[in-house]
Amino acid sequence: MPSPRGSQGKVEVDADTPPLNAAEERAWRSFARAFVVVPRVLEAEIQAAHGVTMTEYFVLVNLSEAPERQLRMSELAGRGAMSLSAISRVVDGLVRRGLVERMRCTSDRRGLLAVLTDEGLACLSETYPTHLRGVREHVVRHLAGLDLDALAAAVGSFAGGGEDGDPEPCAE
Amino acid sequence: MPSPRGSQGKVEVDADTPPLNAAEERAWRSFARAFVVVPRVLEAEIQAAHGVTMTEYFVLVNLSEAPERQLRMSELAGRGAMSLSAISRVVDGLVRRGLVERMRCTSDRRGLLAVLTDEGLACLSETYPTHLRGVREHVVRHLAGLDLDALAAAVGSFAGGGEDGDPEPCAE
DNA sequence: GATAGATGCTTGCAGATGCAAGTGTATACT
DNA sequence: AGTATACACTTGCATCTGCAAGCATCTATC
Repeated sequence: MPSPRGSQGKVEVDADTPPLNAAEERAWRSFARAFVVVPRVLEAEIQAAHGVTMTEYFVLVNLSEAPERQLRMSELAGRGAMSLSAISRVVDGLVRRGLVERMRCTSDRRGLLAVLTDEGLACLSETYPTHLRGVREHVVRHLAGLDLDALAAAVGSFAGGGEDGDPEPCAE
Repeated sequence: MPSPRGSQGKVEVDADTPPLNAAEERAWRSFARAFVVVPRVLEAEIQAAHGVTMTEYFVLVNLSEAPERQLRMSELAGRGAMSLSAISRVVDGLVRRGLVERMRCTSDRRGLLAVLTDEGLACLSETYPTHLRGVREHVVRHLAGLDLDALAAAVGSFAGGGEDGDPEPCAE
């Protein structure tokens, strides 16, 4: 969000944290707006087209890419930077619709595996084009001409990101 | 979010919407994660330090920059890309705490103005350094070496953005 | 000037999410 | 072994948000 200019007031600033300069301010404001708008737009599109929320789509995609099409709940939560409780309920919904099944993890019986069913994969196949189109249209298209690798490295390191990579999917 | 690879299945793709190439994929994934993580981190920081949510902060900042430190509810909603109902309730909370006052708009008596009080400005002044530090630390710092203007233009045009800008910079 | 429709905002309601507490299982320590 | 602690996940609760309905006010048309 923008920094206050305080039309009537004055604003204290840490000596070691100078305000954003004009270019930084513009960049930050554009990001701030994107943070709000992009997720909402993409969500609305796949929701309208396939009745799937962004979070559900995220779960389906990650399962489809995992070995055996299965992942631990905590692994899903970590990848999505979501809480376990949110993932738990999202998987509930997907299980109710037959897109995912829950299986106890044999190596650690505290754990549960979410397993993508054939129906889940079919659903994903229908939803993917919509999402891809949205991502291209609303995001990737606008990055033309920029150094994508430098950008990915920069944005990927926002907020301490970068430790996630592709850890062990808990091969049962 | 990532695109599915479908470890066992096949995925239909629109002829006119090619999948993301490797660099695009990396860039998109980094953005997707940032969309989730950055707002949450910044929110947690100012929430912990000042008991103010991101949305509340956004309202305070925008009011502080507006002429007369006042704005219409719909104007606030538009700038934040939020619904009127959300803004309405956020302003409720700020009014309860004495940071903002509601005033009927004299020119259109359907409308309400949210007016920043001196307490509100004081609160903003306390909160601003925390937010600034967060923005620098979690976002702006990582953009060093990139072309900020090109980046701002690109990100600012995500999801059809770009019509907002700063209609009136309101530098009174 | 009266009536119909548009507009600005608030409120009821449902869905999503995080936190904290609860349950069951694994691991460490004695 | 036996107990204590840590961990994986689920569930209750509070909060935030958007949508749709409702109310008040403005505007256009007759």
